[in-house]
Amino acid sequence: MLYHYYRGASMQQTARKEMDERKGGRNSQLVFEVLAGSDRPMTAYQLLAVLRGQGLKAPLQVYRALDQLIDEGLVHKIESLSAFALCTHCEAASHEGAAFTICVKCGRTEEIHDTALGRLLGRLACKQGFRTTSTTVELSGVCEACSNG
Amino acid sequence: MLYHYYRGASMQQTARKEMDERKGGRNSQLVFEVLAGSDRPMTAYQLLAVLRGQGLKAPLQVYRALDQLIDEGLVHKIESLSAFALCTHCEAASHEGAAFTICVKCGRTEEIHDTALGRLLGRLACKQGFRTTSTTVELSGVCEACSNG
DNA sequence: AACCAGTATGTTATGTTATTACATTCGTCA
DNA sequence: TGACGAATGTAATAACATAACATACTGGTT
Repeated sequence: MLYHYYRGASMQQTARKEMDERKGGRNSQLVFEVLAGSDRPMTAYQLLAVLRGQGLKAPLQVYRALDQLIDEGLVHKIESLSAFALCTHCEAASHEGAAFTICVKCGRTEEIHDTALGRLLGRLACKQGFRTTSTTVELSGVCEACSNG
Repeated sequence: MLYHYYRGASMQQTARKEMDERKGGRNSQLVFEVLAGSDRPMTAYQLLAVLRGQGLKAPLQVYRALDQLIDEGLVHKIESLSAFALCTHCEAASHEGAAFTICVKCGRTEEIHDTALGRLLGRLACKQGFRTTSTTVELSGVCEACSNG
């Protein structure tokens, strides 16, 4: 089931630029390209299904590639979907303040970057002496297009 | 593997009060009690392992109980752990503005409730015409106790 | 009581997501 | 060359979640 692969060919320019210049492994490149050609997040197994054509055979190859891309800040995991999406704010120094809207109708996500959010979460953590290393902010609901349609 | 069951017997009073008065099914009661006796979130299968002693046999029994408790607002799912924790802010009218800190060392979580956070997320969603139905805010890092220890 | 419809629960099987463990290859540097 | 560590390949399995169907309990109606 490839779902909606290639339906949204628009490329996230910032991540694309990063990727052209990077020297990651072949599998990371492949995973990146597939995510870039998708208009919504994909699960590791959806990626694998597509990439069997390019010789990939096992989930671990995909998970390792995703780990690398996440480490490099090129990909985000959407926890509530167990799925992965390109980062659309790669120019940002950090990913603090990153958030996602997730439409339960169409499955599309949008990444938001808001410095006030980053600061607020930082303050809240600080209040209880917590040292944050990563944040997950996900809003489930209905996107504008699906509300109107 | 029961992990840390019963190590933290302190009960979240607000949720406890709600539970004493509710008329849910037996399985929901059991799941609630086990979560109440745990000092950290538990996965569905950890709950099942404990509850086999009370006659539960299948994951679905636990998942259904959890779904009910979540619907009632007594339990939260921690997405990034695939685990479940009692709500410690049951008195709050809504769960907008709820957030969790998750210590990667000790596995404990703390629930935070902050109205400014709820408002900010509402504004961010609004900006892109998104109608939010539920929010997930999770901070991974190191808690104060583990930082000092 | 007998019946029915609707809801909740039990049980088996299966689907989906993620990792462990170990083998192999590849690059680098003495 | 050979020794080392890092990256990659492969198989097996663990961990998380749901589908599909059976059974039992509920309250209302005749």
